[in-house]
Amino acid sequence: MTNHDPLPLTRRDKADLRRQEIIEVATSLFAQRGFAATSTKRIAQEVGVTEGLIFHYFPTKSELLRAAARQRSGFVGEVQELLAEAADQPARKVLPHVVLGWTEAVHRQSDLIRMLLVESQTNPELDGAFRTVMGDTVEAMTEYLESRVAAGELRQGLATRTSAMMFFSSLLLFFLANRSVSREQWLQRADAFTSELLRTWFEGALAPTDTTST
Amino acid sequence: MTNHDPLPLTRRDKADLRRQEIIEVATSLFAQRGFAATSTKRIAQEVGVTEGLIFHYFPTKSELLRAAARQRSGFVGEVQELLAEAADQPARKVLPHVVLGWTEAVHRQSDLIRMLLVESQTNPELDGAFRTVMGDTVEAMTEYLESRVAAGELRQGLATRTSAMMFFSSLLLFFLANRSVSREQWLQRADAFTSELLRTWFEGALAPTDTTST
DNA sequence: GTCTATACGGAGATAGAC
DNA sequence: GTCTATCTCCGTATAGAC
Repeated sequence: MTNHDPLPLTRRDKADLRRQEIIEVATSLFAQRGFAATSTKRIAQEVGVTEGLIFHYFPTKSELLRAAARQRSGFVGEVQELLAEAADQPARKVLPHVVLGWTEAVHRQSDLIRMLLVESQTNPELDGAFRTVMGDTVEAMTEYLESRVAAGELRQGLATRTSAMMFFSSLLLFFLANRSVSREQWLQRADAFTSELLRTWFEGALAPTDTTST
Repeated sequence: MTNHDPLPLTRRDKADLRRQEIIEVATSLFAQRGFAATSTKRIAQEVGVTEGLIFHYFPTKSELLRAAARQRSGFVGEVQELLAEAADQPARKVLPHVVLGWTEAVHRQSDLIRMLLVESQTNPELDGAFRTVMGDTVEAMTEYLESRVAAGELRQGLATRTSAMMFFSSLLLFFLANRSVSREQWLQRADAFTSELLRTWFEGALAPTDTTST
C-alpha cells in the first residue's frame, strides 16, 4: 500500500484528480453559460463520464458550485505576489508591470472571475467569495500605495483606497469588454489601456497652471 | 373609438400597461435571481396573473428577456442629458455633478443594469445591448472631455476615452459593491467616492516636484 | 384579455449492479 | 470508482373555454 510505485497514482490520487477535473469543467461551463443554465448532464458529457458520477463526488449541484468558487485563492495569491515583488520600489517604475500583470492574471483565470462576478449577483453565498477577491486585491494595492505616499513619491492625502478600487474596476471592465478578441490583439490593447490609465492617474487631467507663459 | 373618454383607457391601452407591467416585474426578477433561474410561473405570480397570460403577451420566455433588455434607452438618455447640460462648462465645476448624477442614474435603473451586466455574460444577444449602453455612455463622456481639452482646461494629449472608461468602470463597480446598503449610507458613500475619484483624476497621484523646497 | 387544464421534455437526484 | 436505470418534479409552452 504505502510502497513507492513507479507510477504513484493511488486510488485516492485518481479520485482527487477526477474531482479536480469535474471542478474545472464545471467552472468553465458555469462561466460560459451560467450556473442555472448548465445541466449536470452536460458537465458529465464534457468530462466524459456519467451523470451519476458527478453526484458521487458532489452531493448536489450547488455543492459543486461552492467547490468551484473555492478555487479563488489562486488569483488573489497571484496579484499579491506581484505586489510583494514591487514592495519598496517606486510606483512609476513597477506599477506598469504590476497592473499589466493583474490584467494577465484576470485573463488567465477568466473562467473563475467571470463565474464569480456573474453568480455573485444572484447567489448570496458567492457574494462573499467575490467580495473577498475584490477586497483582498484592493487591500494589497492600497497598502502598497500608502507605502509610496510615505516614501514621498505619491502625494500626501492621496485617496489610496479609492485609487486601488479604480484600478481594480477598470481592469475588470477592460477584461469584460475585450473577452472575445484574439490573444495578440488583447495583449496590445491591454498594454495601451493600462499605460494610458497609469499615465493619467500619475499626472492628472488638468492642464498645467501656466506660470511660465509663452 | 377616437372620442375623448373621461377615463381614456382603451383596450389597447390596458394591454400596453399589462405588457409593461410584465416587463418590469420580469426585469426585477431576472436581476435578482437570474434569467435561467426565474420561472415564468414565478413572474406570473408576482404580476398577479396566470402563467398562460405571460405567453399571450410574449411568445417565449426569451422574447420576454429581449423586450426587457430593450428598455435600456432610458438609462443612456439620462446620462447623455446630464452631459448635454454640462456642455461648454468647466469640468472642475460640472463633473462632480455629472458623475454623481451617473451614479444615481445607475442606482435608479439598478435592476436593468444588473440584468444587462449579468445576462450579457452568457447571452450573445444581450452582449450587444450591454456594449451599446457602455459604448454610448463612454462616447458621450469622451466627447465632453475632448471639448475641455480643446478649451484648454484639460491637458493636451489626455487619454479621454480611457478616462471615460475609467469613470464608467469605477461607477459600475461602486454600484455592485454597495448595492445592499441603506439609502442614506449609499448617498454618503457615493458622494465620498466620486469626489475622491475626481480629485485624484484631476490632480494626479504624484507628489509635486519640489521646486520651492522647505 | 384572461383563465383552466394539460402535454411534454428535461432537470436534479437515487439505487444498485459491477 | 463508475455505469445503468429510473424516479419525481418542475420547467416552458399550447389549446380551448369564457
